[in-house]
Amino acid sequence: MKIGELAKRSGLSAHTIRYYERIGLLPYADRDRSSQRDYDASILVWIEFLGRLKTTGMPIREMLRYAALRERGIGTEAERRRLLEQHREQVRAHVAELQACLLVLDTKIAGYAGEEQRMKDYDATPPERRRKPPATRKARAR
Amino acid sequence: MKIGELAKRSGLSAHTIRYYERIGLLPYADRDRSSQRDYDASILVWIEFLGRLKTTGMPIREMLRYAALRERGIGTEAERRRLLEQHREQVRAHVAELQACLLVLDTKIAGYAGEEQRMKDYDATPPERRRKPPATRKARAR
DNA sequence: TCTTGACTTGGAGTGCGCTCAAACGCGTAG
DNA sequence: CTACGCGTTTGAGCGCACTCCAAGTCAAGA
Repeated sequence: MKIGELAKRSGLSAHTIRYYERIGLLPYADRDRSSQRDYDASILVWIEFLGRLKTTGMPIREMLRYAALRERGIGTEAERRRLLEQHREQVRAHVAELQACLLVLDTKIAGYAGEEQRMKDYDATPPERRRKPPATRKARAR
Repeated sequence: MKIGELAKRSGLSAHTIRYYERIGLLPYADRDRSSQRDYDASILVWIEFLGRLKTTGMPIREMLRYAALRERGIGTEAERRRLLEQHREQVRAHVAELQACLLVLDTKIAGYAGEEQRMKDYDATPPERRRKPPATRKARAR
């Protein structure tokens, strides 16, 4: 598989794939006789995993540490595991934080919604109960 | 309250506070006679809310849109609400994505843990059942 | 009075993660 | 044969969100 094909399949741009190889996130790819990168489909699994690390906010610096351990192969499992466990905790903490923020957001939105509702109620008040509506209705302060 | 005090209380650096004012995230602060910023405590509420938007991944560009609406005051509630609702959906989607990634991470970690366990089991195999342990035990391939 | 330290400004610099440009090589279709 | 399209490299550029620097002002304490 050439780089364009891999780009399509992985969702990364060819630019980014070369960049990742340059910095060591992707292993140095075998080249064909005209020095074009030739990929094995198995690289997709690794790229997908990198994507998950990225999605969960792992900086490239740390992905590099993981990638280096992976390159070294056997004997690095314990450290890789520690790295992932640490990261998992960070992600969990972040998710909890996001959920707390969501509650605040909900409250804020409910506030705007309530306000809108009150305005609608006011506008919808039947005429017989609005004998003397003010000529120019002042909007209420926030 | 001067900028140093606000920095301490808000968790932002004085640098960042000035930067936020420059770009319009914070309203232009009143200055005392020696042109030093003098803040009212109420700004803290706004900074805190900005922090939540930031934590949830809202880019400054969009915070600026919200801040501008807020500055304009009344009549912008509906749009502010829409903005927040949109953002909330994005955050929810992101949280869901993170949770999916967490599952993958769990699986991966469990894989490493299982491997370790198998090695421990092997090492812990009682001597009577390991009559001829290989002199140099080859590690298993990944 | 002098020093200290917190503040002021505009503009430059930083770190991250890409993203692109320039100039070129290769191989297959027309 | 030639054009086309995909590939190669090094190195520069970009957008974001700060972060810091230089050079200066000001007020309060020893």
